[in-house]
Amino acid sequence: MQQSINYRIIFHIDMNSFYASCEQANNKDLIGKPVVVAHNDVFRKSIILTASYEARKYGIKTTMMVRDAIKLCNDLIVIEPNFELYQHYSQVFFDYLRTISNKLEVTSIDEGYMDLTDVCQKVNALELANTIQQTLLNKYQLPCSIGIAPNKFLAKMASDMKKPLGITVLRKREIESLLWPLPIGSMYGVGKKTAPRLQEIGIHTIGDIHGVNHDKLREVVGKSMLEYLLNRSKGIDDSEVDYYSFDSVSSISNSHTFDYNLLNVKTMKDTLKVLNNSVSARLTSKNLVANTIGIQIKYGDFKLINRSKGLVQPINDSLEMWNIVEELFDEHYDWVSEVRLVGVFATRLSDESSDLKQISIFDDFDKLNKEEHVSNVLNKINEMYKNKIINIGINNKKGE
DNA sequence: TCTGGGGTCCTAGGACCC
DNA sequence: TCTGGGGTCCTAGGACCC
Repeated sequence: MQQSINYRIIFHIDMNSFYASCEQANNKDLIGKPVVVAHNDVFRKSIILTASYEARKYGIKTTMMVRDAIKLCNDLIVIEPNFELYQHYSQVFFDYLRTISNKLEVTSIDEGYMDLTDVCQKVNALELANTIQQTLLNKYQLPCSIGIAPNKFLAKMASDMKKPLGITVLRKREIESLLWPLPIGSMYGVGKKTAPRLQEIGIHTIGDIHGVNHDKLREVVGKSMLEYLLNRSKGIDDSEVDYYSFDSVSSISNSHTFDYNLLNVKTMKDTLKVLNNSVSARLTSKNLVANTIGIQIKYGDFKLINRSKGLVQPINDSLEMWNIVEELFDEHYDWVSEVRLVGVFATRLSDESSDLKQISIFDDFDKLNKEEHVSNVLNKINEMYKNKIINIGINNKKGE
């Protein structure tokens, strides 16, 4: 869209081993020690959510099983996750960043982009990055890595280059020397499935993308991924730092993996009910209603199915939601296979107040003549605008 | 390395409408 | 009336990210 941008200065700020750092910040006795955050579950082989850098020195990584990690490090400290604590520190972190600039896009609990083009007219970018990093470390005991580049993709790649406590500048002219030698799997957007397929056609590094026939590449990854790979590998990314993105959620879900694979339908349904109540409560607390309600079932063989139902009237009430969840389960569970996980999700979310008003437009239709009706509708639309309701669909049953 | 939980975005196919 | 093509909406599944 924005072709006129000459250059921008984008920071990507990424907290280092965030959950473990929060635990260390919260309890000084843990500083300098090998700490991992994981559900300490005796029955199921629990996996590590985050490992401190001290733990990583032993070869311990995220998603490794706790059992295996303890074999690598006898003194390993395993801490039960405390998401409220992480949310708290996340807030502290982003509140601090907003004192630098409000052009902040929060992309997850522990990372975000900032467009600091304006700020860096007065301050040197590298010095600013240094200040941010030192402040977060000294004031809050939170280490981070920062990438500085002319766009989001390069900033993200840059912040990954040096961890922990790195500051990396990636300029356009350094793309060939710094970006191209990296393995293709380390490219943001290329994951476990795509990387091997690219390697099969001779793409092992990001730079290799250009040596390969584009038609062949399109066959392997499809049209839009082809475009993505070609652009990003050349360092092209015009997407803007979207500082409203975190206000809008597009789905809410909760799922649970059982200690053992189950055949007991009552347990499955009891669990679904708990998850359903949680999703309902989260919707309600955000004043959101869902236009689609769905369930997930993961079978013992890891086959995952999603089944959902679109609604005429959006809801967030737990009882109404439960009726749909149970109906979907009864209809789609195969009734013979073991189940590993069940989940409930709500998508196509909208604002509660806007939906209450949307249905009221044609209420008085029969009682009014055409002129009255038109003025009635206009008044209601006006009212909606005043209430900042932006998604308006106008349709009567005949499509008039 | 026998594999959690919360999200986002993209695509393919079917239904439906004109 | 047995037959085209395009657009849009919905559902299911897949890939990716932290």
